[in-house]
Amino acid sequence: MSLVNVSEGASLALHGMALIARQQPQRLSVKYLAEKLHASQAHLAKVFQKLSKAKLVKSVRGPTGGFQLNKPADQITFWDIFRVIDGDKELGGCPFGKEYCAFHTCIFSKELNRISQDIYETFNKMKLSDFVGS
Amino acid sequence: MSLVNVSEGASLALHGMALIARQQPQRLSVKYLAEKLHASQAHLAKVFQKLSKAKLVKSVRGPTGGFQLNKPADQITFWDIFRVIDGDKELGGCPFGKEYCAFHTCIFSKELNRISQDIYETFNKMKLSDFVGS
DNA sequence: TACATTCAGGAACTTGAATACCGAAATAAA
DNA sequence: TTTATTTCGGTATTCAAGTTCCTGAATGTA
Repeated sequence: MSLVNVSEGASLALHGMALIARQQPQRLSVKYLAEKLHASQAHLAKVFQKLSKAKLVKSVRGPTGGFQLNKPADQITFWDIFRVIDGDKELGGCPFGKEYCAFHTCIFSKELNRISQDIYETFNKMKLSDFVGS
Repeated sequence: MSLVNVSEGASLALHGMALIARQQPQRLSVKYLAEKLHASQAHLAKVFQKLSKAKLVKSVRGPTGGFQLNKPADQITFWDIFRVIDGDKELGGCPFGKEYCAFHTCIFSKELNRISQDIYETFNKMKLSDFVGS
């Protein structure tokens, strides 16, 4: 796994959303997306339920149904998607979420928080519209 | 949790090693370290077993026993310790460890791998001797 | 209307990493 | 030699993410 904390679910969300963005304005079904991504249909369905509740996508039931973007692709960032699935991450404070520390001045937070900030800014800069041609 | 992937075990290893470095040349017991770090004695013991096998520390049994550094503190980096505990991380390639991808040119690896490289370099730059005064 | 397709969502199961437990072995000190 | 202390290492447990299963609800098509 990577040094950056991105869950399987978040990966599915990001890739799935990018596929939908690429096919706009057509909507895509979970079944199609799962095949395309070589992923579990059940898991992908759960992920898109969350994205739907977060209003990032709109769901349409029945034949010819599926999911479509709820906003223009250039108004949805990597971070918007990521936070819906792996949403409990903290940027500042103790990198390990501890109350007590044996050190007076934290030996890790300075560098780790710099990197966390970098990750946030990078994710926040990447828009779905950037992936349309990929 | 932080955006950077550091397990509880790796955190214990890093903090424990820093404490030992600070007390050199005295060796410290798991019991003492666990109290100092408000951590599980059992887990800390496991972590130090691994560090011991990796020759980063030397173990001494019996009363007055404990763990001590096996090399000078300025020759042990954050990365040396980290990789022993969370050692299966990959820097290049697919950030999600996938074989197949629905995109011709990976939409994520460029930025994520840049950040992973940054994390590696940062960890590799931090030496135990840097924490002695903390 | 009847039917096939698709999303919604609860619940149970699986799996692997992380964490905890416990008896054994080593050793310093009394 | 006995006792207390400490690491060693196998095993067991816990926990959360991922997965599967199932029933229900919406909706286009014949």
